[in-house]
Amino acid sequence: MAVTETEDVRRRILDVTAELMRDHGVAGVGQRRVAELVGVKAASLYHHFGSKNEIVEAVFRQGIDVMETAWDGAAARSFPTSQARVGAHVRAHLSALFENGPYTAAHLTAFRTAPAEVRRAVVPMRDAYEARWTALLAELGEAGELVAGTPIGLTRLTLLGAMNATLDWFDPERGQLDQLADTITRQIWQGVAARPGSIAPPGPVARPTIGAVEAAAP
Amino acid sequence: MAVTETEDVRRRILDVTAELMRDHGVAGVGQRRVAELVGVKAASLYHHFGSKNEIVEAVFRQGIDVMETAWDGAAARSFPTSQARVGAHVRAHLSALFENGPYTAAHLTAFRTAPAEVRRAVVPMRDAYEARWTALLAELGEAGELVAGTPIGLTRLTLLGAMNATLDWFDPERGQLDQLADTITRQIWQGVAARPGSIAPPGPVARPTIGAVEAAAP
DNA sequence: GGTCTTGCCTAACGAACGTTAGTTAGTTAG
DNA sequence: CTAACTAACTAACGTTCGTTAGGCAAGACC
Repeated sequence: MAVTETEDVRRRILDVTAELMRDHGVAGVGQRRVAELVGVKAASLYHHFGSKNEIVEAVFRQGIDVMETAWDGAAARSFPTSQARVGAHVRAHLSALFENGPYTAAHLTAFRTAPAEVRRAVVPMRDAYEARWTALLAELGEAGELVAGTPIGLTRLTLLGAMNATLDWFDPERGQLDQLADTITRQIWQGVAARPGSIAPPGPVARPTIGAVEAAAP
Repeated sequence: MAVTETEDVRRRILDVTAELMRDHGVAGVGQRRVAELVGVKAASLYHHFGSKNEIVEAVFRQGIDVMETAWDGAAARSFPTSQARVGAHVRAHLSALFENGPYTAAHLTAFRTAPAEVRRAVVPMRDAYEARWTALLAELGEAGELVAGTPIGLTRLTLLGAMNATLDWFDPERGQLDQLADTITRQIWQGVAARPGSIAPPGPVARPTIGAVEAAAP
């Protein structure tokens, strides 16, 4: 019980910090504010962590952990087509963004606002996750499944950019992540341009919006 | 001369604030820091602006202005194909991000960290810029140039997401924006998947990277 | 039963925060 | 020549920042 409650306070410190980071950036997070939301005094945070930067770094690391766990879930399955395989990883990434706490969202939106020292410590973990995408795309490229002429790195950056942008407008309360993942995958995989003789994709016509747009990014 | 110098200080306050916002979020911008970089004392900022929020809002507005000006430059031209037309607007958007000061970059990265009051005041301008993309895509859709079944809004969000993500990795010192715009446009327009009988796109094979990746986003 | 450890507390430190008041030097207008 | 205005200044307000020192109650261990 005692140990459980201790772990609980520590976890709630991270939860609250991640949420505030996601909405206000690292500098917008105050220790007194965090403590108040956790239900504790500000000085008590230093019983669990050595400094604010340590908390921030822990949030970033957990954000990566969530993404890697989601990735592993998709990688364990097998798929009839490469598009389905990529789609599963897109769905997993979106799951990390919206279905497993604020950590991944906090990482992606607040990383640039963190002190250089914290960023430097976290970069290797970011690179490792990024490398998973690069490896997947390289494998598809070598199998002749990708259009030639574009470096893998740019394909990865475009795909991740399109996915991460959903943080600015997708409302997980109202939206359907499966459908969103399918749409993004199809847009990147097949493109948005009509082709001679092309027909509408199978399945019901998509609804006007997949998730309410709260404040869409230009 | 006197008037020019006054305008200059005001403009430099915005320049410096935009740069700090882009790198540290709104809460990470201190008035004393801004004043120091401008070469003035903190209290003097209040001769030019009524409050910090007023400066922040001015930066956001200018970020939109830069985007709209860039858009107008592309809209004034005519194009042989729809892809070229979209590509010109992509190039214009990237120009706003990298070639016209830190305002657009500051807007896109720091908007979510701003006080709700400031955000509320700026949203209409964001919507107006967004509506230009919506109108362009709707026109293409009505002309049968877009694949059916995906709402225009999602196409816009994916495209803008891919473009705005470049802020996290593209280095304008080393990169070639024309080539980057072409690649992003082609990826979204035609997709990244190889197609039966498809061939590599015309022109020289793209170099391994278009801009050095400083800290690529997962 | 006494000692140690854990988990929180109160109190306070110096620094930085946004902002205001009041002043001064230089320019412009009548 | 004087009055008004401009654009900066110094000094300070009260608040919040991250952080540290030291105390106190409760359970664990010998």
